[in-house]
Amino acid sequence: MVIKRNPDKTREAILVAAFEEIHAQGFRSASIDNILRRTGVTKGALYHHFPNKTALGYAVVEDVITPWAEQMMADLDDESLNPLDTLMRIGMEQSELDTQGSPMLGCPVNNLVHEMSALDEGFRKRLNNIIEIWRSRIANALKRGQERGLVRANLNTDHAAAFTLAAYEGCISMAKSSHSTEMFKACYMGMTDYVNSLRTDDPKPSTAVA
Amino acid sequence: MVIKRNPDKTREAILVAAFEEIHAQGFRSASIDNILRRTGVTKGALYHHFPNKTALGYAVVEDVITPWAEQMMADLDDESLNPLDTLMRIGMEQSELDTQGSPMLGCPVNNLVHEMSALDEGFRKRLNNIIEIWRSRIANALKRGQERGLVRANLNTDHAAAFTLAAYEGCISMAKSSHSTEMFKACYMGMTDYVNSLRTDDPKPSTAVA
DNA sequence: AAACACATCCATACTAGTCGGTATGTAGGC
DNA sequence: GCCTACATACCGACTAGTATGGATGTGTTT
Repeated sequence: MVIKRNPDKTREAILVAAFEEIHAQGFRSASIDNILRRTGVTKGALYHHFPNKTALGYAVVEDVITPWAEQMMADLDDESLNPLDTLMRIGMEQSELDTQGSPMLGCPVNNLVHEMSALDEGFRKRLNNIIEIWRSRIANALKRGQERGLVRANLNTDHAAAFTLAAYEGCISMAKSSHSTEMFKACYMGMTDYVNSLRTDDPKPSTAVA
Repeated sequence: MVIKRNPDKTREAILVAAFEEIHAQGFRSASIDNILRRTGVTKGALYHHFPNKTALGYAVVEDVITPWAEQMMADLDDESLNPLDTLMRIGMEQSELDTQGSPMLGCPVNNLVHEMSALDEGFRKRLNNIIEIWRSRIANALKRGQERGLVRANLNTDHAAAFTLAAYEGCISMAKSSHSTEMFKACYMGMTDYVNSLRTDDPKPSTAVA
């Protein structure tokens, strides 16, 4: 017996396809008809679940991108690791994940920020919420790193967290423009220097993981 | 005698209006009809000067954005200044320039990179050309700073230049998402720490290198 | 347990408006 | 005279969104 109706699954399928379309094309250039083609869902179904395109875009940010963004920084809460090492590893993993797809699509959050933040408050707030999650997660990790003697005591962790996040997004932008990992690597080497400059002078290797 | 024809002026007016429209809306959402409305030029005139929208976009990058981008970094060649000071000043000036307009539109280069680099090689190459101009200008300034004993001798200037540029673009992205100068200031404080860590006479002994 | 009411879920066909682009005509300037 | 520099009117394609109808699932009543 074929399950003919499954509204949750339908909604989920629309959200995933919409995310992919938006990630590839941007929000305004994302085509509803394309999303329908990707899913096989009809227009009636889509407009049953979402009142309009903007609401769909908001839902993508809230229900797809935000969970992904939160999960991305999860390892920063692992107290057995040096947060500075974790920070570098997260950046590296994400960039590798991104370059696996043939066209370098970049960070979905930053892409939408550039396209929509100046045009639509609803997008701006939702995206800024993600940025703030990231920033505070990093800031907390740095602060705990200070308490554990891993991070320079005289560092302003709030400033450093904001800057680190900005720098990371910037590195991805550079990779997008150069269309090669080479530029990203150069940026990332510079970033490594920076992150290393946040370490205490004589770090105790007690936290090293075998 | 009224000059009824002035093709150069017409072309220039189209380019300026197109730049503004693209800066505000992005390239694909930029409307030809809007550009015509801004200028009073008719569609026949526009398509006389430019074969299609893409060519117009390329011309905007080449004839409007590139000269602006080159002029922006001009002070880095001034040998009477400390390149690290100049670097910070350029960033500050540009951000103030940007925040004067009510909506924070961000860097036109980075905006277009995010929108078009993954979709159109013609845009990507032209934009990457600008990025490369910036990057090499910064790298050269850092190298000359090393020769003058102003910049840490053991610094890889290529990596640092790429990273500095990335970080700066990232700071603007953060400002766009937060819609306030506050976040930008936090980022910029972090950036100041970083740039200062490149100096030889480091006031913070903790960043001294072994 | 059967039948009915009713809201949910989805499908199809259509619309008004905007898009980039073109065909054609015409007026200015050397 | 003739090419350049425009102006006007128009076109097909595509856009988000809607109107309408039907199928399905569920709760209620008898």
